[in-house]
Amino acid sequence: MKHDFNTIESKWQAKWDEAKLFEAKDFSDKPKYYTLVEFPYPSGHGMHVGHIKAYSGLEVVSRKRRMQGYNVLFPIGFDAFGLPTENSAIKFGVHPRVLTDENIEKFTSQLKRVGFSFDWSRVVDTTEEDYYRWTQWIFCKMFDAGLAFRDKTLVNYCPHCKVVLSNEDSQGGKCDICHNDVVQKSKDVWYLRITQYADKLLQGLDKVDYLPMVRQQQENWIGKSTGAFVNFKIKEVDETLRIYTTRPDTLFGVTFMVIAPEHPLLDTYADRVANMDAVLAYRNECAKKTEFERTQLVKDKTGLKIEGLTAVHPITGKEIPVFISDYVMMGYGTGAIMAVPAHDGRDYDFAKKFGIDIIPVIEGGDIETEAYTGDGNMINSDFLNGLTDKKSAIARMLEELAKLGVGEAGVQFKMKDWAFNRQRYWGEPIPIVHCPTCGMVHIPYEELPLRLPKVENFEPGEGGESPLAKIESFVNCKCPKCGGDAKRETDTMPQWAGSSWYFLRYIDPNNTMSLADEAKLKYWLPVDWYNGGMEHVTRHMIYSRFWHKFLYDLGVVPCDEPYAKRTAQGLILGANGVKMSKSLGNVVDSNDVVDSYGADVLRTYVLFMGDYEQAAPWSDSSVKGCKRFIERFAALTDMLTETVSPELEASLHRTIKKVTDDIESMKFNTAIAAMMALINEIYAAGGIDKASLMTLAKLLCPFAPHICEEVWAELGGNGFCSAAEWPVCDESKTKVSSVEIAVQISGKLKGKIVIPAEATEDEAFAAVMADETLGALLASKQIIKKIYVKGRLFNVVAK
RNA sequence: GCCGGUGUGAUGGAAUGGCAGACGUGACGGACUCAAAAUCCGUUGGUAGCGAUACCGUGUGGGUUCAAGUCCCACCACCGGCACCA
Repeated sequence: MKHDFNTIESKWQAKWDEAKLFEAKDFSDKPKYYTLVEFPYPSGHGMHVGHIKAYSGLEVVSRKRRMQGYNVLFPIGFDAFGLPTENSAIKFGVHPRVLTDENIEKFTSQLKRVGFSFDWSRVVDTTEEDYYRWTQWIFCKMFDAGLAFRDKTLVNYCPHCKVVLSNEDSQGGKCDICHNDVVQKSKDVWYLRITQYADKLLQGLDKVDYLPMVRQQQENWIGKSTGAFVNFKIKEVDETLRIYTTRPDTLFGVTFMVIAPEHPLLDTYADRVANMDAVLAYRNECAKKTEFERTQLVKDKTGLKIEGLTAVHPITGKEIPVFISDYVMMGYGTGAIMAVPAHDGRDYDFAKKFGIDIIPVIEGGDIETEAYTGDGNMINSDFLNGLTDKKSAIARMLEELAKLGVGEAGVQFKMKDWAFNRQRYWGEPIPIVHCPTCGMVHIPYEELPLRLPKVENFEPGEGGESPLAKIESFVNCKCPKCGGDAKRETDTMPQWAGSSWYFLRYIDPNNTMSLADEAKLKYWLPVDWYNGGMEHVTRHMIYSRFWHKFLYDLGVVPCDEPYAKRTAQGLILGANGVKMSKSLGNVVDSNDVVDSYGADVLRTYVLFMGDYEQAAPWSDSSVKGCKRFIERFAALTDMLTETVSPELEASLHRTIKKVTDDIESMKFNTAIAAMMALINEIYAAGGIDKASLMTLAKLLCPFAPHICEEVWAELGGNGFCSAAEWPVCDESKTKVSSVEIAVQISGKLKGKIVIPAEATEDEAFAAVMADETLGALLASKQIIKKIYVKGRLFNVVAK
C-alpha cells in the first residue's frame, strides 16, 4: 500500500468524528482516565510544531489508554483572553471578539488536521460568557471569604503595556509581555490572598506525583523558612522592635539591628530621631530605585544609623544600635532584622563598612576575612556554650525565649499575595461595585455574568486606567445592596484567571446551574496526568492549585489536589538551535509539515526527535526518516507471508513490551525506534504474516493513527484500529534458543560466542574454551575468576 | 550565592554497573535507471596496519569494581529555577 496521506487522513478523521470515537462518557463501567494538556492561547500566528509536540505526548497515552479499555477524557479548549489579541485589535481596528473567533477557528482546523483524539464536544473558551460567568463566581466566593481584597501599594507597572504586573510577571525587572523595564508606582490593586494557602500548597506536594524539577520549582517559589520571631525593646520609647530570624541560635552575636526604609517605626517616632532629615533623604533615595535595582546592588551596602532609637538585647540587656538600610525588605518577615555579622554574609559586609563589632558565637571559620555560616561549637553565648550543633542550640534558645516571653518559633514564606487585576479591556470584568455607603459589594451570584461592554476604543487611559473606565453606562450603576448610585470596578482579571479552573469545566462544559455537576466532578477528578511546559510550573500551576484548594474548602470539588501527576515536555528549537520566534524567522508551522508529509509523519517525528522532556532542534532532513518509516510500514501490506518465524515473532513480542513500557515513561523516541528496528527486521526476513502485522498496526496506532486504520481496514480488521484491544506481550514467545554473548578476558572484550540462551556457567565456559582464538588466548594462562552474566557476557579473569 | 538539570560520533540522540554509539539524519559504496530523484542492499567513532589485529575513546582529574557513560570524591562548561528572603 502507498502512503497516500492526503486521501486517507481526512477520510479517517471524518470517520472517527462520525463514530464519536473519542467522546468521553460521563459515568461508565470502564475505569476513567483524565489526561490534560495545557490549552493554547489562540494567537493570530497559528500553531507551530512546538504545540504539536506538547499535545502529542498525552495524545499517545490517551489513545493507548482507550485501547486498554479506559474511559478517557482528553479535552481541549482555548485560553483566549489576553493582551496580544487586544493589541492586534487596537492595531487593526477589529474587535477582540472577532479576532478571537477567527484565531480559535484557525487553531481548531490546525489541531484537527493533525488527527488528535480530543473530545471536541467539550471545548471551552475562557472568553465566552457561559465560561467567565463562573470565573467571576469563583472571584465573588473569594471576596466573600476575604481572600480577594484591595490595597494601595507600590506595584510593578509597565509603561509600555500600561498594565500593573504581578511579581511573577515582572521577573528581573522586565515586563513578561513586552520585555521593557517596569517601574514602581503607587496604585490601588486587587489581591488574592494566596499566602493563606502557602502551607497547604507546600504540603500538598507530598500527595502528588510531579516531575522532581516541577516540585522543586514550586517549593522554591513558595519559599518556606522556619525560624523565630524575637522582640527587642526600644530603650527611649515604650515600643518593641519585632524581628524574624532563621538563626535564633546566634542571638548572642547580635551587634546591630537593621530596619527596612519603609518600616513604620520611623513614622511613629519621627520626633525622637535626631537625624530624621538624613533618614528621610535616604528613604526617598530608596523609593526611587525599582525592586530590581535594589536587589541588584548586592555588594555595596548603603544605610545609616538612626540616632535616638536604641534596641535592647532581650537576654543580655545590652544596648544595640539600630540602622536603616535597603538590604532589608519591608515585604518579608517583619521588615526588621537582628544583624549577626560574624555568621551572615550581608550583615558582615554592612558591619565592615560601618565599623561595627563582629562577635563570633560559633567556632570555626575566620571572621577576619568572612562570615562563618557553618556549624560548630557555641561560644560567647551564655547558656548555649558547649552545645555543638545548630539544631540543639536553636531548640535551647527557643525554650529560653519562651520562658522570658520575648519570642517564639515562626515560619515565613517568600510567596507574596497575587496581584489580581489588569487595566485592560480583553479580560474578565471584576464583578465588584464601589458604593459610597456600603463600600465594595460584589454583584449578586444570580446576576452573573457581568458582561464586557462593547466599546470602540480599547486603548488604556494615560494614567493607566482600564478602557472600561471611559464607558459611562458601564461605570455608573446602582449598588446591589442599598440601591444607591455607585460605580463599577473597571479593572479586569489577569490572564491567569481563566486557566485556573478550566480543567473543571471540561467535565461539564454546558452546565448553567453550577461550574460543573458534583457527581461528574466526583467521577472524573482528579486529573490523572497533566502535561505542559516548564514555564507554567510556578505561575499557572500554583494559581490553579490555590483555586482548587479554595473550591475544595468550599465543598465544590471532591479532592484537594487537582493534578495527580505532572510532566513537562521540552521545547522544539528552531533549526539553528535557538528558541523558535517570529522575529528570528525560524518558526515551523504545523500546516506546512502536514502539507508535505502528512499528519502521521509530523506526529511521529515530534516524538522521535529526542527525549520528550528535553529541548531539541527541528531538522527538515530528519523528518524524512519518519516519512520513510511510515511508508515502509504501509508497504508491508504487499509483503504478507503465510507464516512467521519464531525469531520474528520473538521480536514482535519484545517490541510490544518495549512500546507498552516506553509510553508510560514518555520515552516515545525509543518506542518508535523499536518499531523501526522491527520493520527493518521484517524487510530482512522478506515479509510478515497478517496477524502479526495487525498487532504492529495496533502498536503504532497511537503515534500514526491514520495509516494504521488504513492498514487495519486493508487487512480486514473489525471496526477501528483505534478501538481495537491493545496488544499484550507473551513472555514465552520472547524467549530465543541461542544468544550471542561477549567474552572478556580480564575485563577486555576479546570475542563473541553463540551459546544456548539457557546455558549454565560451565557450559558457557566450555564454549569459550572451545572457541579457537579465545581458547588459544587462555591456554597458557592461569584462570583466577569466572563471571557469567546470562545472555550478556562471560568474563574470564586470568593472568 | 543556594537548588536542580545537562555534557556521548559529522549530527538528533540510545544504553536495569555487563559488547558504548540502538534508531534516525548526513556521508560513502553498490543495485535499479539513458540519467537524476525515489527505492532497495551494504559501510560509516578515532589512530596505526594490506590484513588478522592492536591501542585510544562518553566534559576534566582522581577513586571503587572482574567490569564504569552509569557508582563515589573533586573540578570545568552550559541551561533552568530562586535570590540582600534575614
